Amino acid sequence: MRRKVTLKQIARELDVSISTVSKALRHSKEISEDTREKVQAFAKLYHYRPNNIALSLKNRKTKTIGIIIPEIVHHFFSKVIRGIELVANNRGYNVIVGLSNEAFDKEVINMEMLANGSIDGFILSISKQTLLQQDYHHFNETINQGMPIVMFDRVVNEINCDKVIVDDLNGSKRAVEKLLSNGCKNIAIITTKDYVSVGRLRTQGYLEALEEHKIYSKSSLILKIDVELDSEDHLDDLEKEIEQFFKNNKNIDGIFAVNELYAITAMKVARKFGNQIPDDIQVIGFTDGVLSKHATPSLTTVSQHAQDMGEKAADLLINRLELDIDQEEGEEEEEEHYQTVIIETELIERDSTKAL
Amino acid sequence: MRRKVTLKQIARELDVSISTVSKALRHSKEISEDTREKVQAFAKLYHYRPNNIALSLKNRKTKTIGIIIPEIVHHFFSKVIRGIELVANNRGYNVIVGLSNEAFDKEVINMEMLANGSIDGFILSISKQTLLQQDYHHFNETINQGMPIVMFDRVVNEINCDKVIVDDLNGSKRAVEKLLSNGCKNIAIITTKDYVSVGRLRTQGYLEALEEHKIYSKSSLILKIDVELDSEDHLDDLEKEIEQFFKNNKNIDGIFAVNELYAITAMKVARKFGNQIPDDIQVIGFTDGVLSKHATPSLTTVSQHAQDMGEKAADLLINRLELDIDQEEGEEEEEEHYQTVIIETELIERDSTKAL
DNA sequence: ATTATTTGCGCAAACGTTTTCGTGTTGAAA
DNA sequence: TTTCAACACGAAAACGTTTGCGCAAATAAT
Repeated sequence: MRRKVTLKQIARELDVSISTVSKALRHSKEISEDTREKVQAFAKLYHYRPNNIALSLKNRKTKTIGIIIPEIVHHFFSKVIRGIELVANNRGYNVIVGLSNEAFDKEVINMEMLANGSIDGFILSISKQTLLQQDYHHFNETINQGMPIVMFDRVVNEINCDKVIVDDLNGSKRAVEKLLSNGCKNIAIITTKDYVSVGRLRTQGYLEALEEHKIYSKSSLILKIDVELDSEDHLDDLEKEIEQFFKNNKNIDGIFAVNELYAITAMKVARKFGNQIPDDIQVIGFTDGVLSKHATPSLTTVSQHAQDMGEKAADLLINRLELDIDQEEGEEEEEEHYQTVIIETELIERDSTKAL
Repeated sequence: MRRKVTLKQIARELDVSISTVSKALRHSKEISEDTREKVQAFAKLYHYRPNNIALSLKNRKTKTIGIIIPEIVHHFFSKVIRGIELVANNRGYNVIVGLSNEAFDKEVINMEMLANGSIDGFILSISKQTLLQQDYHHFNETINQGMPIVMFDRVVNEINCDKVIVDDLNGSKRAVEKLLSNGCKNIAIITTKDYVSVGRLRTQGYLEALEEHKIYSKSSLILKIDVELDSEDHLDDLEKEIEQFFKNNKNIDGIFAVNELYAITAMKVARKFGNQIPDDIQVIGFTDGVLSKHATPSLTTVSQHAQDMGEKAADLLINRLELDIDQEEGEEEEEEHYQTVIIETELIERDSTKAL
């Protein structure tokens, strides 16, 4: 086992100085062609590669992006990561992943662990608990220390940073409009409580669609699920809640669900109550995951283009990182301007809605 | 924006030396209580945190684990990552993720990028292309440089390292035995080509189960899918191939599929041919993903305990890393002994098989 | 032959830590 | 008073790089 070779070792071996080796390897024309070739040959032979950590320390940047997400076993988030990793890699960055498990504390700990030099910037999506507590000090502190953050999907206005969001409102609106134009008269929505920003926006899209079609929304047709029931462990409870919802609303002929799980479960319950999909009830979900594609019937859904989101977020972050370099001397930061990129959604029509 | 404060800055501010500050913060009793308190107060006030990069350089370890997987948008792999992240975090490590996209080159590049000091060890699952080419030099080189590797799921005997694998053979065997004891007479298998080690093993389990029950396996009942068709983009081709398979084998009454996608698609095709599941055909899959749970009918499947695999892999790696520390001076590595941990599978019975 | 210029290389600082060793000051023991 | 240990702190090296600068030798110009 020969350990990684360093400049110092090459220098000693070839009886030159460390700086000479370094310069020779970086093709400095300060070094004679003779020594240059000798050094390069030796380096190649022993597979010399500069030590990243030493470089990071010297350059005061790590070429690494920190990702903090609430959950990784989730089609949406893993697709976002894939997008991030794709552009990060292409632009010479690595990606380090922290999971908050939807918990405030783990989010904070994870960020603190990474913010001490391990990474150059964050891409993150806020945990539900953080959204609930509305405690965002850790984000602000990170930003104040000069470490840029890009938030995606679950964002919050209070924080000043670049953001990438999905057009939740219009995506939902068009989904509901689709149900309307498909002839639905009693459209229900299964959504989350309002403190989940995306849930709130999707509910709003639902309401706006109805309003523009001069339809009074009925609160009985709006089911707001507690996030506690989201996890795979509480499938039964979720199902029961939706069953009760169906019992209370016998005349539902269209359902808009703000995520895949709600949609799939709703279809299941609807069938249990003897409804045919899409004949009796049409269903549209949100998030284009595996479930939607492979469900029976396959689910019409609002695709979020998760991978695009990841790619965009990574581009935003890296652009800012490399921009910071150029104007490093500028000291007085000339009023940084943050942007919010909106990723358009797309309605993917499948078999849970009628083909007209 | 106040940048991160360093020991040097605290030292200058308090008019003491850097070493004094460092010692004071680490509660060295070499420093007077007076100075200690002064320094600590100042440090707390300015949120001093030691710079990870500097520490990494000094300690020659990064407390970071590199994960290289073929794909992240995949229930199995994301669950493994979750397991790794869980124990890594608990033991004070971070995880950095690289994606090979099943390609040899990206696997190599990713590993080289990380092996130069960024991480202390690898946890990885080999890409299909690498398995096909059987070129494992990059693994051996990494190991030779003293960087430990733990492989999971897709492993290969040629490499000397710790491994975590699923009991593919017995898992499959029991699945097929279940079909047999449920009365199936003509059990088909939908599997991958043999160079995918897990596919080969699962096929072998299928064959052994039949053999032990004195049933002759028929090659016509074995469908080996080309991995090219695995991606979501080739769903149609996959479906067509399975359709053809059904046409050639009208009497199938049981199907064992080596992954979720194959199983789901088989169920779809079976239904298309007018079969009832589980009455006419019973189906068992492999991998307990979201699809299995939410399919209609829900799919009986062999669970791999992916998260356990991740946890175990992380424990193996970190144990080795921290063991290396203790015997660092031992220089002569006393014949390292690598272990292969086998994670037992579990048959999760759902509605695609008959309940006896 | 003397001066000026180029060439080739090494020194040292810097990034932010930790830690060993040395040293000046104090108080107590001789 | 002298001697010595305890105390409180600083200097410096080390981890592996890059890079500006200085300096000697070799070459060129005068």
